[in-house]
Amino acid sequence: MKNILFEFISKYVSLTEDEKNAIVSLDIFRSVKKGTTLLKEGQKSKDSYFVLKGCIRTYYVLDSEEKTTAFYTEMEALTPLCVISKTPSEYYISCIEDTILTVSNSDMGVEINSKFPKFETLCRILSEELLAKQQIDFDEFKTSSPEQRYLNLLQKRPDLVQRVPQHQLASFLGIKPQSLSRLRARILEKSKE
Amino acid sequence: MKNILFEFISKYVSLTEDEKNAIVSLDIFRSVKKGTTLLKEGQKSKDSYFVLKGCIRTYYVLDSEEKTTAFYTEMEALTPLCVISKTPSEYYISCIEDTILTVSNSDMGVEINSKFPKFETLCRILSEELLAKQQIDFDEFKTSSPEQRYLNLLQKRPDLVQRVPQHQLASFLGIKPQSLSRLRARILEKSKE
DNA sequence: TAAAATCGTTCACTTAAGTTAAGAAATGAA
DNA sequence: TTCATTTCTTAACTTAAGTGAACGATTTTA
Repeated sequence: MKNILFEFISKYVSLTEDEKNAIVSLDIFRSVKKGTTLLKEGQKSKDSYFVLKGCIRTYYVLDSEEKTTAFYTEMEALTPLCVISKTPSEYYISCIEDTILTVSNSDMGVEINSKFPKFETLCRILSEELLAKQQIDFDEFKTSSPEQRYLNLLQKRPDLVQRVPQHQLASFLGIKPQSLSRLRARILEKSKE
Repeated sequence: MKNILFEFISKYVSLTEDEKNAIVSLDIFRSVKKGTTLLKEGQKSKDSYFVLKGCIRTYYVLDSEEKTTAFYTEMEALTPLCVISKTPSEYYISCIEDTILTVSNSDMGVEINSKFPKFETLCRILSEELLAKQQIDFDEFKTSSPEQRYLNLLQKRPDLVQRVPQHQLASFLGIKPQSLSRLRARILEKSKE
């Protein structure tokens, strides 16, 4: 389980044994049951997450309706908006599968950064990469229809379509569950011709 | 014109006269005519922009159709995706008004960072702020209808609705120009009742 | 300045998403 | 295991966006 994390980090910076031990001693690994809510609307938090195994999702509740905005699976990091903006969260974060993740407090970040400047580099690279990825996702979302978005998702994250409840997937695609059902039937019909 | 830039920077870090002079000596100020294209699809570039006066937009050309994804006006910074990813650009950037901006090369960034570590801090803060802003924009886009998006834009950036051509605004909202016209007529009709 | 191109709006028609409702299937809890 | 709840799908109907075309207004440019 630790190895998954170190394997991920090694893609960006190389760590010494000392540094690895320092991370392990922080005791950041958590095992969380399906359905657990990690963050609620209105709460303040300084915790960032990194998913080692499983799946978590972020969602707003607007007009007592859930609006799913993102899913995070293996090897994906999530720093909630409220951690950056230092304001109460406007959305929820919860586990849709039994999940193993690391929880790192932003205070902890400061401490470890002073000991190992390498982590600052790691964080900068990750944040730049995330910004780029998010911009691409946004552009793709804007420039395509719900059907195109679904087909795109099938290409890029086929696992999500399997492991995530349909109504959450629909919301993520910006449509209602009924529309997703219909849309899928339509695609199936087309492929038969 | 320099003052606009320094006023902006002073919100995040305070600069000495030496540091200000260092920036001025970089000769980064540019005056650009309406219609000028700053970056084309397929081009490589290391240039980031900061708008002092005027308006620039980013857009893709898909199926020979322009898809506008963003507008940048006074006091807004834009680092193109291709600068981060170091790949040819997939979109265009052009001026929709006569514009005064700063152009800063990412190599220049390295040079100035080594002389004035303060700039690294400035960049980190700006990039974090941008990430948060972009996430909020994305979430709002996903969770609302074209009509809600338009009304939201009227609230948040009323200047855009005035200064930007309608067909570019429509594309930015994720719809066709005809739909924007209709949607506006619909809103006007409702407000009469 | 005149001709050409672009732009914004309106209209009629088509297509797809929202809504409401109902029933089957899967899931969870007692 | 059974009962209750949630989830997924289908259907009929409503609403809104896409499409193609037309027309006047504005802007460009030759």
